Formats: sequence, structure tokens, C-alpha cells
Amino acid sequence: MSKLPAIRVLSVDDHPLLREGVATLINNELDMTMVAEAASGLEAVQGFREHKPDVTLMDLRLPDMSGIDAMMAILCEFPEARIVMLTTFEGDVEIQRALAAGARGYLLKSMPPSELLDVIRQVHAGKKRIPPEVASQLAEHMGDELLTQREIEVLRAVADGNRNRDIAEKLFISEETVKVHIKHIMEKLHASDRTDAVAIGVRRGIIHL
Amino acid sequence: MSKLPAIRVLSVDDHPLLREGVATLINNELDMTMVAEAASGLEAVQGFREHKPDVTLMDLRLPDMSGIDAMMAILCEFPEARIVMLTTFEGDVEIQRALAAGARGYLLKSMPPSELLDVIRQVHAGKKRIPPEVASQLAEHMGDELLTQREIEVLRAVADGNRNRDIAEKLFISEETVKVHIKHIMEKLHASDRTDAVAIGVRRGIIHL
DNA sequence: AAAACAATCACCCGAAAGAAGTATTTAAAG
DNA sequence: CTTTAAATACTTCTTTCGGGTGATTGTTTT
Repeated sequence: MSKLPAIRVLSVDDHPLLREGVATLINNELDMTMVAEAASGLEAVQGFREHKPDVTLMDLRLPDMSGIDAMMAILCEFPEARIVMLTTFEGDVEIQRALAAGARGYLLKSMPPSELLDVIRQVHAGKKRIPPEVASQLAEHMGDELLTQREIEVLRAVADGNRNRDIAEKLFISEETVKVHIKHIMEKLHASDRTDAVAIGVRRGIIHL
Repeated sequence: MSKLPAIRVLSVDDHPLLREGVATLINNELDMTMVAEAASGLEAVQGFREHKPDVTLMDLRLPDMSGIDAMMAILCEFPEARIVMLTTFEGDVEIQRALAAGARGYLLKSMPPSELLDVIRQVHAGKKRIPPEVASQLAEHMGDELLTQREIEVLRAVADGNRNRDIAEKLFISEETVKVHIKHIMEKLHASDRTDAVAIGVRRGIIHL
């Protein structure tokens, strides 16, 4: 076997069983070793500081913060960090945000382990890797206009079951302005009404219930 | 160590990494052994027929069918099968359905592995075990009236962005009847409007987007 | 048999939502 | 400096929604 230093991996996920699976898989490879695990965003940042792993596997939803936020926190301190998102599918917007924020790869937990090992090696070698399943989801909504921050706020309020009048009060704007925002939201998401807009927003990972 | 025959376990989950984690955990215990894995409902049924495991760990969402349906298929053939749901949280209705359909336990993937081992041993010994986190979720909606099948159909149609008139056409009923159904749905779910009803329905696992 | 529930339909009515157009202000980008 | 985009606000008009009341039919449970 090779005498090269092994690829040092950090796994961040709030499911202990999944971390165990990743650890077993990694440690069975001769050229990789698991150096630390983390179950939350905070632990992830601390673990990275302590171990400086070559590759970090990061879940999207963590108990304390989003995996993207945790990744950004790490990249802020260590811009050369190589982070791969490893998650169940969450909608094209999450993928887009993760990649825009500096993720080097995006894997689904349903993919075969060989794919994971492959991506780890590729990313360690300095490449980016987005599997075709993920890429096609991304391509699906390529031309689509993104919602503005304000529109997302309004959509969240709609998802919470608020009437336009209530939304207006909460956001300190007129009810007419709320209507305009919702009109734009429905156009951008190709939704037939506010309920459809919420459903699409959830499916695409723009908002969460 | 003991000479007792080991508890034979089948793991059903479409995430290979999680199966690997479960397998590692189980096989590290002296009194347990993993006899088979399955990535779909069909594989689960076939795997059960072939190996007759003492305890089956079943995920809720599988590629081909719901984990509950897979469980019911197994219980139909082998009524004495001991099946534990192992899943991310999906809402109280799924828990209720799983237990009503004959699950002997209900675990969350975020729970510590020791909890999993404990539940496997308890269930193997013929007991049922619902951890307090799950039980409290269940208790949250104890008195609540359940939606009827028709109401769920209507709620699904609402979630798809249909107007009352469209729902009426699709279900071959009058728009007035649709209104009555939606009124009942909103009452039962304590929703402020149809959008809220969809949001609550998704959170509680009554419908899926 | 009686009571309870589920599903169906009807009519009325006010409140809310959505469509379309116009317009002002501010901030960012060219 | 001009153009563009975002957020704001208003008016008008039409459609849809949701509340209330009441009624019929069939099924299930007691």
C-alpha cells in the first residue's frame, strides 16, 4: 500500500448512526482516516479548528444552525477549507446556496458509498464535484428569477397562515404592498395562488415549515 | 461471553451510509448480528422471507413504498414479526399510523446509538418501546380529531394549488361540498386558512409535498 | 331503533385575495 | 449621470374564499 499521508476527514451530522456509517466507510479505505466528528454547527467549527481536516462532510440541517452557516463560519476562518455537503435532497435553492457559499461538492445520502469516496478524493485533489442527479436538479431552475429577501419574508409569513393585513402589520408596510410582493412571488415561482407558492417554496428549499 | 443465540437484525433504509452505521453498531454487540439489509420496501419483504430476522429496523420513506406499507406487508405474512421504525421525525400522524399498524417501537435517527440497542433488546424480549421524545409528540395531539380519507384527498388537492372549483371537478363533487370539506379540515387542524391547513398537514405528516 | 358520523348539495353574504395599472423613492450598477 | 431594480403605496375591478344555516342520504355504532 501507498505511504502517502491519508486524507483526514471530519464528519458533521446530527445523526450518530450516519456518522458511524461514514466513519466505518472512511476508515476501511487505506488512503483516508476519520479525524473527528461533530453533531452540531458549533462542534463543527471547533472540530475544524482543532483538527484542520483535509475534507469536511457537512449535513445541511443541524440542531443549532444551518450547515451552510456552519460552512461559512469555517470558510471565514479557513478560506482554503474543502467542504462537501452530504444531505438528503432539500431543493435546488439549498444546493445553489451551498455552492455559492463555497461548497466543493454536494452529495445525497441515498447515493452509493463509492460515490462518496470518489468525491472525497476528487475534492481533496482540489476539484469540485457535483453528481449528475444534483446538477440536473440545479439545471431545472436555471433561468428562474430568485426571490428577494423581502419576498422571502412575506412568503414565510404567508406559510404561517397570516392574512395580508396581518403580514402588513408585522412588516410595517401597507396591505397593498403585501399584495404586490405576493403577486411577484407567485409570478417567480409560477404558482397559481398563495397556497401553491408556499408548497413550491418548501419543495425548492426557499422556506421551511 | 454468553452462548445465547444472537439477536438477528434486518435493516431497511435507502441510505447506504446509515445502514452501514447500523450494521457496524449491531455487529459490535456480542448479542446481536446483522443478517440482511434492504434499500426498498420490496427488498425488505424479500429479505424478511429469506432470513426471518428477530428484529427489523424500518425507515419511513423508501423509494418504492412507505415504510409503513412495507411493514404491513411483512406483518401480513408474518404476524409475529417484530418491527421497529427508525426514521427522522415525520409528524405525529406517521407515528400514530406506524404504531397502529403494529410497530413495536419508534426511534429517531438523531437518538444516541445506545438507545437503539436498548430498544432492539427490549423489543426482542417481546416488549414495546416508545422513547419519551416520541411519546410526547404523540400526546401533543391526543384529543385531536383525525381527518377522513376524503378530507385528506381534498387537502392534497389544496396543497397542489387547486381552486375549490378545480377540486370539485377532479373529485366529481360540487364546489359547495369542497367548501364544507375545507371548513372541516381547517377546524380539525386549527388552521386559520387553507394555506395554514396545508402547512399544518405537512408538519404533522398528514400530507407530503 | 336511535344516534352519530360521513359525504353530499344549496343559498346567502361579507371578507379576503388576486389582477392590472400607475407612480414615487431609494439604492445599486452601468 | 443615467438606467435598472426593489420596495413602497394607491385605485379599481373580479374572483375566490370562508362563515353560517339547513337538508338529504347512507353507514356504522350503540
